[in-house]
Amino acid sequence: MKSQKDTKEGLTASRRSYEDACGAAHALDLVGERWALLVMRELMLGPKRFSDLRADLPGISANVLTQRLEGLEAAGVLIRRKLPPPASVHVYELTPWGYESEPIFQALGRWAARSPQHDPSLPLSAVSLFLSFRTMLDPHRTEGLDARIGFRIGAETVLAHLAGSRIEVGRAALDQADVVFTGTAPAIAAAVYGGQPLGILTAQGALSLEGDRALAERFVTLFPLPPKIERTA
Amino acid sequence: MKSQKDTKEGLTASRRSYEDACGAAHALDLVGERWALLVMRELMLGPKRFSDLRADLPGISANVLTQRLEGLEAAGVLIRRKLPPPASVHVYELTPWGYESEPIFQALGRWAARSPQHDPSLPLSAVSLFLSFRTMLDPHRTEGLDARIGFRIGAETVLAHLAGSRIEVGRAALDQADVVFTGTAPAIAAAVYGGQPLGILTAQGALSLEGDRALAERFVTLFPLPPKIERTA
DNA sequence: CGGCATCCGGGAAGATACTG
DNA sequence: CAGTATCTTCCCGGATGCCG
Repeated sequence: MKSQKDTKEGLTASRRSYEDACGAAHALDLVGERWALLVMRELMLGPKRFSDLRADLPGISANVLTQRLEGLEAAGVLIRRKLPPPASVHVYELTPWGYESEPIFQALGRWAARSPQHDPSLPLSAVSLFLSFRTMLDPHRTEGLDARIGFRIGAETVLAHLAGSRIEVGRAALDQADVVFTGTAPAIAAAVYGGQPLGILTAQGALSLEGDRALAERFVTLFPLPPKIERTA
Repeated sequence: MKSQKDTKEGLTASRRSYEDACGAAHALDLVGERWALLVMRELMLGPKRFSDLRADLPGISANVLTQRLEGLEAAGVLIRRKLPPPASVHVYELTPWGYESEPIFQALGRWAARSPQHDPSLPLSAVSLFLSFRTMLDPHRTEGLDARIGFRIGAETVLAHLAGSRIEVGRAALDQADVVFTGTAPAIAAAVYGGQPLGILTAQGALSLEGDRALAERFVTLFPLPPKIERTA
């Protein structure tokens, strides 16, 4: 039985499957293993390198990350690609279908936000923060708003464009930003979700502003959290 | 260290966590273990007994089911309850918050439906079938429709009420049904999603109709599948 | 240095048998 | 019927080491 390595011809036939025609069950066959969805989450704003993924997913080990990347590539969720010269490094990038998985993260996040056990003081990656903006924006609160909010988190710059009760978020230069937040992802999250006053030194590190401060003050009110569930005694 | 069983005071503190403030990550801490989401799926149409869950989740073993039920109860997703006499049996029932997880299944199912590897010929539970109706209904195809479709799958009877481009699905008596499908869940799925003609004996078993046959013919056209992704060579 | 293979310990999942 | 006990198998996570 199983005389040789059965991971031979890329078939991955040995992987445990639920053997269930239900779409959700098949999704779990594809991305239900530990870390798989979080790897995808980290790629939702664009390609990343192996070491970036490791850095942004504290706790994942190199061999598990390798396995997940292989599995997700075999599933058609992402591709491994070599950037053209002069960069010439390998990056992992979601396929168009991989990008279509965002509603999964939104549904999971919206649901878990009501959990009484949710601890917002844990570490938070930059990608998580920006995806949460797409998820939690309250369209009713953006009346007549057309603004560009920039974010600088470490070496990464991201622009959020609010217009017509919608928000677009993506990596971009910050030239056109009306206001720019600079700080760590947890510090920005504390301002948006924790009601932490702007420009205060928090335990999550400093948060600084350049530009239209009134716009920043309004921005942090656009993402209301759902009420926690009451204890089911 | 760990002198005694550390699963003592219901804390379950030993469970692996992603230690991530992201809502989706916390959701995976709660329901990311193998089988957890499928157990929840099976309860989405109402409470079930332990042995019903085992029967509807072929492949799960008794001890894993026990662990998941304990974990989900500790998380506040479901409760274990004793039906009043004369039934006096234990059932597991989602909490109101547990029922709110349905968008997760819809997002997972919609996304995985486009997977090239999805095999619709696998076994399918009755609950999966009815949840798929809620997920896949095309509101544009229900113009001027107000109809009650009944389903009899084994001992279970379920009524789907189509009205105003919406569908409600739940366990109910079939007295008011305009048409009733009787058969196995895979047989009904073959008619709705596989384009299998009605009233034909298929490999999935017989499917029989009572009532408004024309309505049944229309019903099976209301749930279009999304196009499969093209191979990313 | 980035990416991946290998080895190992611990723990979760799976199968089977057994008990109240 | 509703689980528990036990055993085996496999996955996860950490460390090390190879190789471009």
